[in-house]
Amino acid sequence: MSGVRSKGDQAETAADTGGDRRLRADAKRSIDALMQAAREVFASSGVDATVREIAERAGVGMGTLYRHFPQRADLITAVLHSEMDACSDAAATLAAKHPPFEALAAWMQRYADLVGTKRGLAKALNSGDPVFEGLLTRFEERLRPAVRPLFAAAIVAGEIEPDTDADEILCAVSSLCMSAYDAKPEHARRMVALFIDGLRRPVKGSSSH
Amino acid sequence: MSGVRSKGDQAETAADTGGDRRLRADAKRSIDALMQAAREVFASSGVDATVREIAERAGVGMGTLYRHFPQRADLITAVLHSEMDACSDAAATLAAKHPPFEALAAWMQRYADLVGTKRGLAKALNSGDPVFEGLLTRFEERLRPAVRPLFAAAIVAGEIEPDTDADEILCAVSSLCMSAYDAKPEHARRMVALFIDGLRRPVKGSSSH
DNA sequence: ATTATATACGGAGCAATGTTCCGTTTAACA
DNA sequence: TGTTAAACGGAACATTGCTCCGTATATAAT
Repeated sequence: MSGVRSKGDQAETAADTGGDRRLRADAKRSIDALMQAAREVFASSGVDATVREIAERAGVGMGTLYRHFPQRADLITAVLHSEMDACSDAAATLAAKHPPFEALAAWMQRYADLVGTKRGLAKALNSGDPVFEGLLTRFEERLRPAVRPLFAAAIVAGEIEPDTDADEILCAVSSLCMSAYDAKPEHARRMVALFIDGLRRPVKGSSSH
Repeated sequence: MSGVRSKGDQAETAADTGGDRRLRADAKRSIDALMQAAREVFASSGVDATVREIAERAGVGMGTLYRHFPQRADLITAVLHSEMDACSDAAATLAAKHPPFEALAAWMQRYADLVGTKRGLAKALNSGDPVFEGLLTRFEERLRPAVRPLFAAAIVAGEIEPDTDADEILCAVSSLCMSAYDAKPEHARRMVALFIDGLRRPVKGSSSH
């Protein structure tokens, strides 16, 4: 009955500080290794993977793991946050490298992958543990602003219908993956591609077909 | 990694046999004690209660517990089934003892209690464990037929609107309790009472205000 | 009533897992 | 180079679901 665990405690939770708060070099190395290992292990074995497996894969001891992530759940949220950030950042990168529609389509695939992965995690997230509260909300809040420009650009370029609702698409894609990604990632990706392609509008002048 | 656990296995799961399959007297006593204890413990400590706590409260050893309920989950489902049955049976009992509308209202309170309790359990149920699959469906399938007569009687007696949709009401009441019951059972019960009372139609002849 | 035996009981013990403790190592800085 | 606070590793602890097996007993045939 260790019931008395207040929401935030104080124990740092490593990766949330931004990562550069006067960390000793070896500490940073450990944290990076742990998060990478966790990402991989969660992806392959699901969220029920044991802390030992993660520590071993990261090549660190239990003490090190718990020094940076006082609770198992902290590792999970840290990984999620990091993947959310990566996915958000990808929007800008893709927008810079590709034509509007291609950027949008590519980002949607990335989003699909994220949701698919997250779904693997989500099971444990929804387990009622208050540690995870607000994660999903933040999930949406962080991503939504990141995509908007992609849609805007595609609309301005006249490549998709002007009244396309970004939120609606996001929602559709995520629910598309939610159910299907686990069993057949390939299938899910194809569905998403198909779906996104359906948004496309023939650029003026070139009559396809 | 005992991953290979097929759906039904064969291990009896005690209470599902109806309870009278040539059980030795002490066995029946143990099963009853265990289910009662589980009911109480789940109600007070939630579904995360340990098997030890249940065994102790029931006054039996671990071996006995596992003899009748090969898995922890079996105890949970057994308790749920039993409570579903009790709630269903209550419909007929109440119908026999009270005027149509009162019977309906009383049963709804009972249903509210069940859902409230079940919600405490539901958290674990939704944890993805396939052992629990179909429990919720059976939940609805068992209850729905039980209520229908209550509504029918109340309609025939002219005490509620004839076009009242039983399923809709059931659904409304359960969602009413889902969210509120945990924190304030009293509040939930009052809400349900209010809601059900809203169905009432003045009996012909007596103009109430 | 006695006895035989299939059935049930109890609880110590096992294995897995999250978490803590503490002696040892090392990066950082004077 | 020496000092020291920070970080490391991993054995050990606590909890939990579950198993094993020696003991007790309800049941029924004699």
